[in-house]
Amino acid sequence: MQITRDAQTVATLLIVETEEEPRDLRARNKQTTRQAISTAALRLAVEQGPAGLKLVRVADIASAAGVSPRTYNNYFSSREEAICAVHADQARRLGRTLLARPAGEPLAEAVAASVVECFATPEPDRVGLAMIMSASELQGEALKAFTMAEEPLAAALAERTGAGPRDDLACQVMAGAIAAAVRVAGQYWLGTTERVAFADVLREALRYAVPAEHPGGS
Amino acid sequence: MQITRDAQTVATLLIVETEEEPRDLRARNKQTTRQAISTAALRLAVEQGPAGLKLVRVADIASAAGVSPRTYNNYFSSREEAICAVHADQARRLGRTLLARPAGEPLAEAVAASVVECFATPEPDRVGLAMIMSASELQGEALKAFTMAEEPLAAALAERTGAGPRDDLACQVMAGAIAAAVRVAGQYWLGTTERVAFADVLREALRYAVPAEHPGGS
DNA sequence: GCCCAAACATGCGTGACGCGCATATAGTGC
DNA sequence: GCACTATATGCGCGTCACGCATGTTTGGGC
Repeated sequence: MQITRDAQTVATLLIVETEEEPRDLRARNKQTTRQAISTAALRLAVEQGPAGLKLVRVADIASAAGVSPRTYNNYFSSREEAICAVHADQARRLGRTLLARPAGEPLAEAVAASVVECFATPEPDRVGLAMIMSASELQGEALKAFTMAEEPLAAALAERTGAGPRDDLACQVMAGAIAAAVRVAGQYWLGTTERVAFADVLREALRYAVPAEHPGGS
Repeated sequence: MQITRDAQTVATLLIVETEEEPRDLRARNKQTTRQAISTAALRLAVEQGPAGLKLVRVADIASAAGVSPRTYNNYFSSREEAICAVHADQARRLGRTLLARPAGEPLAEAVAASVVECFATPEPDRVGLAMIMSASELQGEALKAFTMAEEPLAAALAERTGAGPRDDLACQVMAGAIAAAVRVAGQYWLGTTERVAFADVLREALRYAVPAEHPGGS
């Protein structure tokens, strides 16, 4: 094996991706420290502002989270990943949330409700969001976070619409469009000075992303 | 000034972003070395495959491009950026290409033609594309590359549809949806074993991303 | 054709980071 | 309780991004 990615990191990612509410005490602790690290990273980043992002040292994040720098690196392999982890986890929930909507609900309505539930409940922190979406060093990781929503979302869309395997492409494109709408809505909302509810911007943006007819019915 | 980003790098980025065909010999040379570095980076990455990406050292890229490692760093601040630069430049052209389409053409047709012209002419290299889109280390930068198309694309959409400033959100969402469609089409095309033309996959994907009615007309 | 200022390429040094390896410790199944 | 496994941490190495200083090329005014 030439490139052996850190075994502990891999294990962490696998668990986080598959399980949501671990019964195991070990896994619970891991999720706790993971959240501690990511929230500490985000907090420190916000304190420094987008300009001084590079002043946030790994050692600072680790000590703020109460772990050793090496442990920090067992969970995240870059500052950017740690800072954006919160939003990545948020995005990952979208597919599941959509599946939990009542079955009879129209697709556009269900999607809008799920998105609002995942991203606008509660109203996101303007400063934190601005940090993540404006700092150029974080752009890549932020986009990865939004993109993580797409795969489960596409699966959920396929399930809901009863789309056959030949509609895979359609579902994936729609999932991508929805994720893009959420992202654009975020930027738009950050640019507004008036006190608009993020949920309203989201619904408006989604109007342009979700067609009236679903993949299975056209 | 606390964080002084490398002045030379900034100058490079500005020129590249604003000018497309520099008349100045200096700028021409810069673009040449820039392309030399990025193509060398992509070539070496392809040679090693997605697994051995980290074996591609900066020194290798620099020597393959015939420049010093320090010069490499004047143009790109990470391997990933260098590897994805080709596709980023490609994506940046999309807005301009759309504006060059005949004025009478229906929107969906014009968009499809522009996308095909930018991304499927000539048929992209399967291996190179697979490298960029599958290697997890490159995901962030690859997403940034696709996202770069959105801003000029949204402007071009607004111009073409005669959308007013109140339709900004709609145009941005549509641009995001188009970019997502291109990305998804790329993944889909890479997964196909049959020899399907990438252009066909693109057109199919765009059918789900571009609504029949444009923002200004709904 | 010549000279000068600006732009550019390169060398060197520094601070930080990612991560493999080894070890101490805490949680788990029997 | 005990053996076992997963996790936290310390240490060290190789690599990288980038500021600074310097040599080299380019373009323009005369």
